[in-house]
Amino acid sequence: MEMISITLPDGSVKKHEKGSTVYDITKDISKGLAREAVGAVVNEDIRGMQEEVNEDSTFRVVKFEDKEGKEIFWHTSAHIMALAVQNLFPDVKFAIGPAIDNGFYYDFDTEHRFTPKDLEKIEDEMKRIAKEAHVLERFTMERDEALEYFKERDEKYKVDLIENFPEDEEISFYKLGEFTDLCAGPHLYDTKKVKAIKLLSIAGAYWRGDENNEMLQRIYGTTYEKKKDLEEYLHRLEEAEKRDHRKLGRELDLFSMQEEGPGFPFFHPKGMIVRNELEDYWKEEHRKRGYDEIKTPLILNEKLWHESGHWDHYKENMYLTKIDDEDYAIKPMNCPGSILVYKSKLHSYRDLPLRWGELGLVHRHELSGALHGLMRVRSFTQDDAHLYTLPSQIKDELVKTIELADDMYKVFGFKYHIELSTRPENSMGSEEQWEMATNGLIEALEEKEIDYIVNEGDGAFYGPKIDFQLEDAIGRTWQCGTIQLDFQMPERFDISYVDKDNERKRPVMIHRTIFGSMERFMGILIEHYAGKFPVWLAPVQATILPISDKFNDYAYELQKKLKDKGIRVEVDSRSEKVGYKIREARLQRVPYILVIGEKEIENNLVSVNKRDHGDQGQMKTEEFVDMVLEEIKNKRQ
RNA sequence: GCCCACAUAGCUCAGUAGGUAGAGUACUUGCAUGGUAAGCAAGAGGUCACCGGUUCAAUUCCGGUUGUGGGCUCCA
Repeated sequence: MEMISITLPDGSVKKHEKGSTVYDITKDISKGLAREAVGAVVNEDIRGMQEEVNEDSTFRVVKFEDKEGKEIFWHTSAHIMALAVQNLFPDVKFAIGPAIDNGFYYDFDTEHRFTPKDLEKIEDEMKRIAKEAHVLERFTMERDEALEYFKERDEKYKVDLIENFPEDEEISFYKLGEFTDLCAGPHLYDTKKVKAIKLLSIAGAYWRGDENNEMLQRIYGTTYEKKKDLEEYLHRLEEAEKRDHRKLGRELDLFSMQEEGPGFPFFHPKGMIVRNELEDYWKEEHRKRGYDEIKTPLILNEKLWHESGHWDHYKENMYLTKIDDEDYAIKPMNCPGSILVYKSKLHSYRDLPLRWGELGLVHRHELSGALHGLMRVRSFTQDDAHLYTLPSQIKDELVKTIELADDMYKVFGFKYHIELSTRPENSMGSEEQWEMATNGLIEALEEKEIDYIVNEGDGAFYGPKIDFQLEDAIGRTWQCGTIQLDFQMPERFDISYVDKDNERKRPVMIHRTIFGSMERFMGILIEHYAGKFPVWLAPVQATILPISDKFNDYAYELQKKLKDKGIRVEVDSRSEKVGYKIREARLQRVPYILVIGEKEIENNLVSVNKRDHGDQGQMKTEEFVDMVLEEIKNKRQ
């Protein structure tokens, strides 16, 4: 192992493995010194003044602002937390403690149950440690030696980790005060840069993420170089909470969850307006692109689910029932229903591709702990469609579907990323079929020149898939659209078309959704807009506020007039001052507020107050109508 | 399902060292009739999630159930 020495301003020499990253080497040319500070890959000795140091020759400076810099910073923070926990709770055993998107966590195993009070104590201890500016020391051991080291200390998780490392690898350690951890690094040079510390929550987590393993206690936290940055981050979290779809769903009276139906959402009148607008848009867009629509039953005979493979692969998630002593199941997916429609008659190759959409209500028994507002429910409507294609049409249809998804997301201004999921362990079909299907998806993605992440083993049991991941208010991503290529169902159900040569052949099936589910999509949409729906989706598009009771009659006349034009209008005729009513309408995120009094009535005017823009002055009623209708037509905002 | 926490008025929350509860807001009524983010007053509203236990007495303490929140696992 080649070591590099860095001579620090005080003359002390620090050794690093060649190519390893140390956090922050900055050159202070004014003092003629190179000193070790924030994050660098070291490739040659640095001593005193090293002005010629640059990207290729010696080191790369990594700053907190860089992704890599944050990782290093938070990784060291995790070690600081571990040391603090060790100081306060000496019996603790350590699992793993990585950096994550907005901070870090460490998994601990201890009899003691951490409480929020403990978090404060740990936080204080961390601050103390950080201030002491401990230097992190890296060293290595042979595998056997390392195993012995952790066995002696009864650190079974570390032992487990090392045992799963490749045989001949040398094991690296980082020592921070009294805490020595198995760790690949890199780390900060010392702890003094960690100035702002906040521990956020305690959670359970399985060792190695496997539910058959023991449950550890995980502490999440985040740290920054400056107090101000931490405060900003916490402020952002608070702001995000304000747009939580569960909170807005209640405040805007869109939907509710009831104890009587955990995971089964109730849609209120206003929520139904949004939902129906979305569905209308969906239907229109699909009609344009050559889709037809079908509707299949919610409850179907159990035999069907045996045939489809759901019984073997999905039974735990299915709700079962009995009719006339026969076993039935409530559908968890729409595909078997669609296939029965396909099978109801003979198809010619000339008919393909068939594109059948179905807004299909499915029920799935999700684990109680997994439920989350509208994002994860037990009954939801998929904006499903099944395409029956000739093998030669697959790629073209996949490309068209990707385009459809992209076009529709654009209307809402969504950013998304795509993930490709490959064959899972418990799945049907031959290796060859899976390879063909997976390659089909990859080809389509490559044709569109789209970047994607690969999730090995995450596909559906009948085929690989690409997923469209959309973000919620706090950056959690949710799978919405999905495109799944399926060679299995057609075979299982023995569906066919009659080809040119009069032979019966097997079509290929594409399962796909764009919104994913109406429920989840609405949840994301509420957070995306923070409740401020664009006019075409807004449950109430305008509220009429008469200045005094005297003008109520006129207000209702005006409401009727606007309603007849197709605008969703409410009248706030309560005996309150304008200011009060404006406030209410603002809180409801109504796009347009129309104030009317004597002046407006006399001249057929409305005083328009626009959401986020305030008082717009007066305009002719007809002018207002045209403006709103135009905005509805254009959808995009 | 697992770990931890929580559950009081429609909503947001206070409270009771064990003696059946309170604010703000929303709601109803009355006064006020108003010009761009909260007028004034009164009234109504609660088996303190549910089931057990301890106790003379439980919303409060203990156990369980259900639900919710944050994670883990799983997923549209």
